[in-house]
Order: sequence, then C-alpha cells, then structure tokens
Amino acid sequence: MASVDGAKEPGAFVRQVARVVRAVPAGSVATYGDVALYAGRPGAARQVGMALRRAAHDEPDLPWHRIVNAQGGISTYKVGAGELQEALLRREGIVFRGGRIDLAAHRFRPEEPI
DNA sequence: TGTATGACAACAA
DNA sequence: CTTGTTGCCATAC
Repeated sequence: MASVDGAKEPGAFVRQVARVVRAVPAGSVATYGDVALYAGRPGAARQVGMALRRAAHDEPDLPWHRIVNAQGGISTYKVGAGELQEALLRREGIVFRGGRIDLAAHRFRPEEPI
C-alpha cells in the first residue's frame, strides 16, 4: 500500500507537501524546510518549492502563501506572486517587519505529527 | 544512466 | 549587513 512512504509513486512528494501545507492554519506560516521535514524528507526544502508550484496548480484552494523561507521572507518564483503572497498573509494577520515575518511569533508548530 | 535545474538552507568571509 | 559557496534532493530531459 502506498501510505506515507510512497517514494515509489511519482509525485508522492508533491502530495505529501500539499498535505502538510493544508495543516498550516491561517495566521501561521511554515518554512520550506519545515514542510520538507513534516513531509518526511528533511533537507528537501528546495523541492518543496517545486512541489508547491505543482500542488497549488492542482489544488487552487491550497494555502501555498503560508510557506516562506527560513529568513521569514518571500521566495518569489514569478513577478507579482510575491506581492500577492504578502497581501494574502497580511489579510490573515501576519505582520511584516522590514520585509520579513517574525517567525518566532508566527511559525507553525504542529501539536501532533502530520 | 547521467546531467541540469530550482518558490531553499546553512555557513564563511 | 551583503555576497559567495556548498549541500541538499525531486524532476525533467
């Protein structure tokens, strides 16, 4: 059975990433590294970005904007997307200071394994 | 099978 | 603070 490992099925990582992202509540953010960790692939932070691009395209409702880099900044992949992401986060109550988010205050902390 | 790419991260200077 | 380097690993070709 596929279950959570699924390293054999193509796109398994993308689905795991999507699952983790859906667990991040409004008003909180998670770093790419965090998502990789919770997705079961610590160190695959870069792949989270690629996975997010696909996952967001596959599921428009996915809160992809809640994922930021380890510096609390926006890692834009397309012109305009960065401003959109910041706007969406502000709408959820996230505070930006010097173009950065205070991760200590907004970082997502799962109370249970994802 | 091997190489290149990329919405990152950690570290050195 | 900034810039450059290295490690990382799923996908694409």
